[in-house]
Amino acid sequence: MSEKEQKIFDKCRQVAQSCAVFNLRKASRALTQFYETALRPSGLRVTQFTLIVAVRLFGSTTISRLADTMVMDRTTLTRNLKLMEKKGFITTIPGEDRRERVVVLTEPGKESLENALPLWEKAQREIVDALGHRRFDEMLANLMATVSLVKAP
Amino acid sequence: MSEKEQKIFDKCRQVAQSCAVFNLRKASRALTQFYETALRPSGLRVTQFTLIVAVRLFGSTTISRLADTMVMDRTTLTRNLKLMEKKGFITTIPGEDRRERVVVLTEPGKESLENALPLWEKAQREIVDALGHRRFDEMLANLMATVSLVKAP
DNA sequence: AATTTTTAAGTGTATATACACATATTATGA
DNA sequence: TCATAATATGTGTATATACACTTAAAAATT
Repeated sequence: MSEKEQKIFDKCRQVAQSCAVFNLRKASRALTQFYETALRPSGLRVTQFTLIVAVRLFGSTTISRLADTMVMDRTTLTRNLKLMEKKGFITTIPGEDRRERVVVLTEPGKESLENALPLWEKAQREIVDALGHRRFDEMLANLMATVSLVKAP
Repeated sequence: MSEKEQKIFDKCRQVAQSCAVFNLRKASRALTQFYETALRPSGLRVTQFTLIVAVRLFGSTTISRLADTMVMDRTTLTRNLKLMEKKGFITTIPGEDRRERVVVLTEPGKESLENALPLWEKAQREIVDALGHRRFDEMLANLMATVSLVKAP
């Protein structure tokens, strides 16, 4: 290997070992699969579960506000909600401001949430126990810091 | 709110505040956008960049092995590679074992990697500096622990 | 050697994600 | 008030992701 090629190879090692987005995405894939499996009996996907939770917490809210909360592109949210509407978990109604659409949980949506919560708790407990509470809280804090850091500007 | 509804509401708060997959996916979305923007001039998407890095490190390798390394579903990798082949970054050739396909970097692929590396370095430095080295390393370790934890079984 | 099992990869389908652009409605300013 | 700017949302397109199922080839078993 030439000196230049060696340099590039070393940089690649650095990427694999320390790249934030590489490791974060990898962990995201792994953990998503774990929670997807856990939530499957409820009929909710991870994304749908978290969206329902968010709507339950904030109450009926507009798409843009929900997207901002989820740190999700607005158009991504539109597509996700469309699917959830088709499945009957939510509906959207026009707001007072006629440009807005307000997201509302349906009864089936609330029921699915109720079914999913114990499944989530079990999965969550497994992860927390395996990682250790201290480590888990540490990671959570770091993830939140990362989000606000990138979201800030 | 009934007592039961209050209980569900409290659980939802718990999910928002502490759910591993919720916070991990949120951070993943945020950080992905940051790195996508940084890498854009190179013509590589984040996924493509990390895949090229992996192939550069491991040398030509099969799809299954690469998928395992990336903690990525094999069929996901197939689709990602198809795209990268169309764009000319890689090719695949049959292995000695005729069931296997071996992934090989092309010259344009290597060039794109070379262009992307300084862009990655800049983005990475920004994140590490903003989070602080100690915090960053801590997060990295925790992410890796999470991956091996979920991957183990 | 022939049959069965295992392994490597691809396809059909569904969901998740976001950028560029278009449309409709509200707010602002001349 | 009317024209313009700002805001909220939707659509077209491209990429990322994985499950269920299929196909082809190698390995194991009888």
